[in-house]
Amino acid sequence: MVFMATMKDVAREAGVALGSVSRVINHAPGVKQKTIDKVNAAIKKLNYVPDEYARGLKVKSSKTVALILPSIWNLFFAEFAYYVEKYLAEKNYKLLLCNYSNNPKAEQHYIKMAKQNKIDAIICITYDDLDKYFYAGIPLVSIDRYFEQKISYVTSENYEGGRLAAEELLKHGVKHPAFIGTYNHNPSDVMKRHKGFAEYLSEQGYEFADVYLLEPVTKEKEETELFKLLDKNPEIDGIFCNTDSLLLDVKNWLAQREISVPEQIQLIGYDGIKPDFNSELGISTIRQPLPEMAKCAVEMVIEKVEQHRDEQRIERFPVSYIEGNTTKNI
Amino acid sequence: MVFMATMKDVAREAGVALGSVSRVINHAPGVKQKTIDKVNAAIKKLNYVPDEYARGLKVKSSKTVALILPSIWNLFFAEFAYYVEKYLAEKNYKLLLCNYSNNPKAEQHYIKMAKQNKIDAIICITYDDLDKYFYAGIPLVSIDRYFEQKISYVTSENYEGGRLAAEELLKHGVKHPAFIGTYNHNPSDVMKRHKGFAEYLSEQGYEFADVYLLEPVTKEKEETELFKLLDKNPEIDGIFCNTDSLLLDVKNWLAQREISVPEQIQLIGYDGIKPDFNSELGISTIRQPLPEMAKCAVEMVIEKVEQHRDEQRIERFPVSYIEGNTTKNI
DNA sequence: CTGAAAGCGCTTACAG
DNA sequence: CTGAAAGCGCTTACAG
Repeated sequence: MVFMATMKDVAREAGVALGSVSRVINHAPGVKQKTIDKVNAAIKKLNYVPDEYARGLKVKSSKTVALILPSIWNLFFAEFAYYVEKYLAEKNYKLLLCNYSNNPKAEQHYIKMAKQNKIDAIICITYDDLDKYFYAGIPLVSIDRYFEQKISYVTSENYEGGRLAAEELLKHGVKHPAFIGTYNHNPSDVMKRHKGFAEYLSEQGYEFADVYLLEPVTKEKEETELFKLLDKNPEIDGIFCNTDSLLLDVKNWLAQREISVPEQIQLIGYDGIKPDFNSELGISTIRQPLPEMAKCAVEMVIEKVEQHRDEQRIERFPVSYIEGNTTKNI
Repeated sequence: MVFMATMKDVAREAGVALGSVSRVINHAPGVKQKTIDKVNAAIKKLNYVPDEYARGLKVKSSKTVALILPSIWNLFFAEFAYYVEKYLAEKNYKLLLCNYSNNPKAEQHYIKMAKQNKIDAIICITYDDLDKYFYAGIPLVSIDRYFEQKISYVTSENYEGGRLAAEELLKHGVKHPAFIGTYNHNPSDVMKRHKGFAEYLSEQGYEFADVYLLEPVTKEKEETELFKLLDKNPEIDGIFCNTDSLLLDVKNWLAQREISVPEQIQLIGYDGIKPDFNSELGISTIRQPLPEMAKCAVEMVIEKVEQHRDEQRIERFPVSYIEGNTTKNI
């Protein structure tokens, strides 16, 4: 490692005391301009960078937030993480990445890690119990979750999204709609997709076939259940998939049985995942405004950290329908 | 924040000196078993977790590696990052995520951040100049890169992969192959895909149409060039795309012009991206063994950190062809 | 407005 | 084998 100047070196070079250097670095009020200039000159000359670990030890903060999610290997989470890192960086925070599903005893592990590393806050997407993080006293913002406890979260208009999916399916000529998706033991805002879908159809006088499975569930199970449903209801001509990931799987399963999409069965997903900034997967889906949601999550969490606000805050973002090639042209 | 016991509390509780607590925590040799037991009991009782920042200040290490890449929002990078985090966690290292393309003056920024935060090492995927990281004295492992300097990297058998793509295209009945892709100013191992592709075809007595563009390049440019090529060579019936991301775009562009894949034009990509553990995108591609590559990168980088090895090491992993629906059944 | 000093929670020679 | 002590590089009352 190369020589690294310390604050002491800067103080000596500038001919001032240690405290003054610290004050100019932290933009403390009431420092003479001349002192500021001397210190800044010395900093430049010595190529000084403050040591975050020494600072962290003193002020008990690390300027980092942990992003805890099932797996970064997922386009929805990856896009979200991309924007979270972006907005955190703008606020001078760092992002520690934690893949939840990597870790056998994850909760334990990450709580310990958070304490150990002075993690300032957590942004987290998980459908397990989060009480422990909460009780550990670390500010936390969740995605999509609905809690008994007063945890803040950001989510999309899941109910409206469900309705929209139903509406679009009908608009595209579907006569026998179906739903496929999973849900968790803990109540989650995501469940409203199902509710909105069901209610819209019922209002329009439609019935629908339903595969709604409790997690944890394997892909094999999902596939089996889907085909059971299809065998029982061969007239099905449109399916709303809970998430785009699931839509991708459903599309593959149907292809294996040589059922063509969208000719025989039309598909609408939820999330609006994209492989890149301006690339498209080409699927029909209900898009969540991920950049805005990430920005909001970052703002909420930083507000909690810096202003010690701990009321529950819930932000819900509007969704929109994106036409792709898994529905028919109309 | 909840009360947090310090090492001093543990020492008092256990009735030993501070140093002894430190020794048992760090598994220093030559501590009496009885002392170990007393200390461990106190740790348990007080629910003590060591403070990484105090430790880091002392030993000048943070047990974290920065992963620097263009953007986590990309299935190839996301899968890679997933495994990197996994293997780092197993070795008790943490992952700081840095999206390169977020940041205007990224190099500057991340070097400063690395120094500031005692980053132990960097794993990095970038096609810009890395000299600066290197000169900053921080151990670094790169992906895919070929450097003048002695930087270690892991990559796949790009040359063989290029040959394999050509071979598979011909095997699937393609008579008029083409290539599309981009390259960077700095030499990179990735360029061998093009070379392997070209050489195999030439050996087999084939010509091929070529769109090989120097980065930075926009998607619009890629699309325009592709259609220029197709207009000039309407007989093209198979294209090797440099990366799977590009294949996805090409597929969309062809669809817009109502050129059917694989009936009119067959497509083979490179990378083997998947949306999830056991999901598939269904494209035909040359798969890189990402989990193994990530594991190797982690091992290389930790070896550099812990054993202060700084020789250049290059690891090259074999690739395989995956049959999808962008090539014809044979 | 700025010095001098204490202290954050660890690790690690140095004695013994 | 283990105490006592110095010190890592900062921040922040406290004087002046």
